[in-house]
Amino acid sequence: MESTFAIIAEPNRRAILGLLASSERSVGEIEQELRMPQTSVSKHLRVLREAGFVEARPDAQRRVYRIRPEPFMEVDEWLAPFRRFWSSHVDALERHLDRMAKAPKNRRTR
Amino acid sequence: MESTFAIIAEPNRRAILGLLASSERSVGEIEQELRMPQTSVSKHLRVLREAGFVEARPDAQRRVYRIRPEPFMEVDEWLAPFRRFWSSHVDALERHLDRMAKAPKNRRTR
DNA sequence: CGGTCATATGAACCTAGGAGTATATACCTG
DNA sequence: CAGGTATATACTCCTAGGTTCATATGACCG
Repeated sequence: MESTFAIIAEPNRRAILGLLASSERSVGEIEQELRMPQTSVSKHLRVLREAGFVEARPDAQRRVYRIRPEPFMEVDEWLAPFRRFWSSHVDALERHLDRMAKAPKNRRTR
Repeated sequence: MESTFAIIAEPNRRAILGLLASSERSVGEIEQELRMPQTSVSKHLRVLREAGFVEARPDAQRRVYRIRPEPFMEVDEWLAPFRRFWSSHVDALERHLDRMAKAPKNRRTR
């Protein structure tokens, strides 16, 4: 069940990745910035590490984590077949028309 | 837990989306092509529909499902900050500088 | 109408995995 | 060496959500 997608389904893990996107950080820094228990941070980092999202570099007693690109690329590739549904500017128009069409009618179940 | 990412964490749902990427399909068609129980297909479609990944068009007693772009765009946007880690080699420099900035003092490697 | 397709919904069950607590490991400093 | 700091791991508990089985809803056709 260790799919790339399952990994990023977890909000705290996405938060961690979000931090690391701007710059590498130690466990303690992540802990403080996200105000989440250290043990939780460590566990999420482990999952992220084993899935290849991040890698750790030891700095004395610290571990400094940083992003690795591969799993993100995988998500990007998964997205490819769906890009045709919005990537061209034809779709901007389409979306516009869609929105117009929605006012009179109603859509969706909930 | 209704995040876009939680939705696509489920392998069967990704399979359904994969089918719909090429063309719209009825529930029965999905059921056959994926060889998965109808009730399961219906439930996954419900989740996908409520999250905006697909929409249904009634065709007599059938429901024909097709892709909607918005949630995919959301994933694409989430990916944006991470693109610099692989999209060009300019970013290799950027990453390097980033690392330097984080370590003004003595650094040790082992 | 009655039957039968096509799809949706409900309920019970089961498992994965996140959270919390406690503790282990490793490294630094005095 | 002792004591503190930084991070990892083990264990238990708990809940979200996927699967299955049974049935409901609704549209078509004879």
